[in-house]
Amino acid sequence: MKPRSATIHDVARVAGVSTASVSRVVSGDRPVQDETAARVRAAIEQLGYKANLVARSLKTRATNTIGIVAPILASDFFMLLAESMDRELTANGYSLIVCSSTESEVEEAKRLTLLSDRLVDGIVMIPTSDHCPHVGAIQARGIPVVFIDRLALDVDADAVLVDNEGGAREATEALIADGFRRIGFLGADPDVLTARERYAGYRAAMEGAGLAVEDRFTSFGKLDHIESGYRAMESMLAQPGAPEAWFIVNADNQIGATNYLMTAGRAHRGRVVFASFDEMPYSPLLQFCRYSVSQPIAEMGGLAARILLDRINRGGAGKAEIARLKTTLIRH
Amino acid sequence: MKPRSATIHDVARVAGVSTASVSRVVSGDRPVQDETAARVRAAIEQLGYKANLVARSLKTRATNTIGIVAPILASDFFMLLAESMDRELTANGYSLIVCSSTESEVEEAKRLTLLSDRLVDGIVMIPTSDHCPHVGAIQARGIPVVFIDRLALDVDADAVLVDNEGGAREATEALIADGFRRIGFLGADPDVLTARERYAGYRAAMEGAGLAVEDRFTSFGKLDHIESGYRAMESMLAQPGAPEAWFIVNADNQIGATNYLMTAGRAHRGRVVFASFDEMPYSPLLQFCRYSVSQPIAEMGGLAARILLDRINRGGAGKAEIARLKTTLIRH
DNA sequence: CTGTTAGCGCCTTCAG
DNA sequence: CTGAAGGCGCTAACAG
Repeated sequence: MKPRSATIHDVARVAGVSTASVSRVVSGDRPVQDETAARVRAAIEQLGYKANLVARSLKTRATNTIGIVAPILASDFFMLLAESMDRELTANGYSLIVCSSTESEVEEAKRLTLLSDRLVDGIVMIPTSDHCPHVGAIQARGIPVVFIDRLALDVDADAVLVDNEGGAREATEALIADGFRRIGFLGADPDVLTARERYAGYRAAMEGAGLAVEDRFTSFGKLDHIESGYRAMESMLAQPGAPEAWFIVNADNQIGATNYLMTAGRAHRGRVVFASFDEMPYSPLLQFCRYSVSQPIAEMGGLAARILLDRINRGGAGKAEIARLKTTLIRH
Repeated sequence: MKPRSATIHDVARVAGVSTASVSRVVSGDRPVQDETAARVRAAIEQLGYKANLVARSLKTRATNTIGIVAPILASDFFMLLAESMDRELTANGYSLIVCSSTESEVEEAKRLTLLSDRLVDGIVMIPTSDHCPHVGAIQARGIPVVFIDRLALDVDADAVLVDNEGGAREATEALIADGFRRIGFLGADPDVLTARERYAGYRAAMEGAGLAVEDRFTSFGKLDHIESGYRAMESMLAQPGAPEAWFIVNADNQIGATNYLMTAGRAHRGRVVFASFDEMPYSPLLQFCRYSVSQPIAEMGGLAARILLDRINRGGAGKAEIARLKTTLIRH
């Protein structure tokens, strides 16, 4: 059942050379005479030899493995990210280990140490909150970390973010240009910098147009929960004099809010308009959403992967770099 | 930059014991005297010792790692699967390596050999097509493989599927009960067993009610492409006498079809009704879709993980088992 | 260009 | 219950 496969020794014996020569042929590092190389290759073929990557890793101290940890795997944002990272990493001989922090700082810490125990060569993470005290220990172990989508304030590391403030401002301004004077904000999660930046962009647009931000119509809640968007929309629309136009912080909250309007809140339909962060394949199909702010998710993943590989190759040197990518406003 | 961390030798020296004792304390396998154990633990604490998992794997021939390969990572189905597998695997000390086969049999073969070269302890896969000749080689290397969602015909392996035929039949019957006499089928991908089974269920419902299956209104296309659903809907509705009711093979095709009706095909709105496989968070928000067939995706992932771990623990013995989970019909 | 020789860090008999 | 010793499969000096 467990066929112990051929080793480099077997190949060396069959080819009548030393293990070092076999290793050289396999890795292609150093020059080997054509004829011996041919003998080695023949032996490899004959025995069906495959290098044992675990043994190699033990020796080289590199696993060619990258870890990624995110609050939730089952989100549109994460899966597009995973896809683009997979593409970039596979092309460079790396594999991707995924972990969910299940939105818990404790679990997040566990996953990070698990990954570093596995000796991954680098880590990409979407932090659960603004504070990641445990990341320092990972970096101290010599494993580079790149943040994506969100930033931890207490850590010095590379990051790939988007211009959250600019994107939110642009979308809010579009609503204003359409004639809306009163606009609410849905999903101002105070624990996540990304949400705070989007809120700041919304405020900037409102104030720039001389419009009032009504605290009654700013809802707080969890960023990654559909349920949260549903509840927020429900309670805000229950208030007298609720606005018609809303800026929504992300796709999950938009799904929740839309869901409310399609079911229990259907009485409010017909006079509600959204602008929302995140453009997804199904975005054009949702009602109410006039504008969405599209993030270049694939670029973000590719860039994060490249930054990480770069840092790995440079041995971790160089100071942290924060990339801000532009968003695109889409009108439906 | 690369702080070579403490090894089992360092711990042994500090604690004044042998490396064997340290190993025993760490693994908890064999009994160790309380006092020496305490000294070892103190030394571990002091040095911040972490076992090198790569070295352990080399010795034990187990990496505590599971690979998963799917045609596309960026799909709701895959991500829900990954999430549930991650949950089950993490609880058992395993990590998940993800790979995309990018819907290509050639790439699929590459990913499989990559995973087996990495000495993963098991593999879960959604095959790209019905034929996976390369899987046999993986199994021959002693690595168990579990199929999920789709089956490869030429391989003997465990599989976790749903009752595709029953689910499709039930949904089609619901449309019939609503009074529709003519129902089209969207997305009969001939290369994938899962799609063929859904088509068979649709046919069974139609024939059971004495209704005609009109080949003109059965569309073929790729299962995982939104674009495919769009094109199919477009060309079918362009034909004279197109039916009002449609069964759609999965979520991606439904998004595509809906998209067509929201844009270029808006003239056809108002007299089109769908029943579709797959229930997603945004499903209740899509128009036209009256019924959806919900798959127990989380259960599928958890079950696949458990079957795999089971087989790993049993050393691969036992004959292949195919699980068929029930679907649930949802009315919107 | 090629072979010999040490380990990488850990587990695991086998003696004591 | 504990220590000594060998080896998992590979790479990287170092000699030749």
